[in-house]
Amino acid sequence: MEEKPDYQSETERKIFEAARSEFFRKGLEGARMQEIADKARINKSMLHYYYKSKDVLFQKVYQLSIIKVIPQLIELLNEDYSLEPKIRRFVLRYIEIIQDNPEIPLFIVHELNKNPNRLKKFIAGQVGKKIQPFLEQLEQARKEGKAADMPADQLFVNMVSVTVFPFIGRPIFQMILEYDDREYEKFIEERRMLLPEYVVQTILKK
Amino acid sequence: MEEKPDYQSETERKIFEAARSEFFRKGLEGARMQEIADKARINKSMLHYYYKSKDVLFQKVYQLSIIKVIPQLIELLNEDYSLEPKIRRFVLRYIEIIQDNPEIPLFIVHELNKNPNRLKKFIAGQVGKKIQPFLEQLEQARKEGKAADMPADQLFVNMVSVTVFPFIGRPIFQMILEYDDREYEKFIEERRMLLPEYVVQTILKK
DNA sequence: GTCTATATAACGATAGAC
DNA sequence: GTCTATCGTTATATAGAC
Repeated sequence: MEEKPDYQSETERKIFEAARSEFFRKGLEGARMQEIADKARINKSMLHYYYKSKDVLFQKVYQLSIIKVIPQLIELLNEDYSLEPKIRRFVLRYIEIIQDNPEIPLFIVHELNKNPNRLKKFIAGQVGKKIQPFLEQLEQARKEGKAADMPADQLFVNMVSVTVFPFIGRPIFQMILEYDDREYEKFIEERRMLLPEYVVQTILKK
Repeated sequence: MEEKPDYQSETERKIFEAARSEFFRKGLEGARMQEIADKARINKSMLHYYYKSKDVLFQKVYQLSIIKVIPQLIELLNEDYSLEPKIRRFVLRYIEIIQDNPEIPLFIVHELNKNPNRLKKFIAGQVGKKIQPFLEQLEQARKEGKAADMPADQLFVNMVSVTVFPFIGRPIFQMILEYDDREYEKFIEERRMLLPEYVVQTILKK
């Protein structure tokens, strides 16, 4: 699952890093091959030497981005824990994963919105229904009066929303709350400490 | 605040609608003037007659989109209600606002990510610190033991996240939960009914 | 106001020397 | 593998007739 793209050369790595940075920020159409080359400090022709076309380069970035965040989400919910530690662990670990790759969620969601089919090619089936056990676990707890009185899918979406959206909506939150970069990072740090317990308490009745 | 862009002609309106649709779906760089013209069923030259350039057209769409969702967020939190009905009302009304404009949040967040300065020109100052009274209201309740033990800004972000993210993350949620379009709309409908009460209960101790 | 035709610029991609 | 020079396409934008 770690799927390091084992570059064949340093140049190839530099290109990929530069491309990722540009695609994350500007999307497929917004990114410019020239800027990727500049950022990688190589000649523009090299891009086509190592990666045949812009589209190929993009696909690599896109695929690797998805692998970094989607399967982990599933795995964390399929671990062999009871509900409470599982939820606590999910929130904590997933915040940390996104902290390491804060631009990925917006990147994925934007590209997915433009082209919902691209993802299906190499993900669908592997992911869908894999969280079913977790949802059933939640639904069971609800029947026993141990979880909030809300369908499991709704609770799942709540849980993911409070975990991921603060990263996607960062520019807006920063503006509304008038936080500079340093303040917002402190805010996220605090969040990582407090949110797991909060989510457990809002989903499970103790 | 309603700021209807009072079109001077039907053609101008058709252009704007088509442009909005294209920009929402594909972003500034992804959208094509030709496609906007096709969708509006007019000649491509007309675009430049009514709106000087692609960029001008985009700015209009962008500005109007922000006006539709940001000030309302502030206003709903500045109404003269006590905390509980205010929160309940915010979640319900804001879901409804986004339901009417489901593409706007992702559009704003993506464009803002590319260019964080664009927004500041006509929003900053008008928005920042305007939710301060609400945050203080929350913090006060917390001191009285009536709110969850989490800083007000964190609770605010939680509230907005569970309200907005289900629209932005729709493609991913649909894939993971294996819902088709009809099913996801039912999911949102259910959410609109249940979420206000849920958010109140997770933020306020009763 | 609306059309056709065209100018102009930008970008991705390739050829070919080294 | 790396460079320079250039091609071919596409997109925005404009000129000018009606």
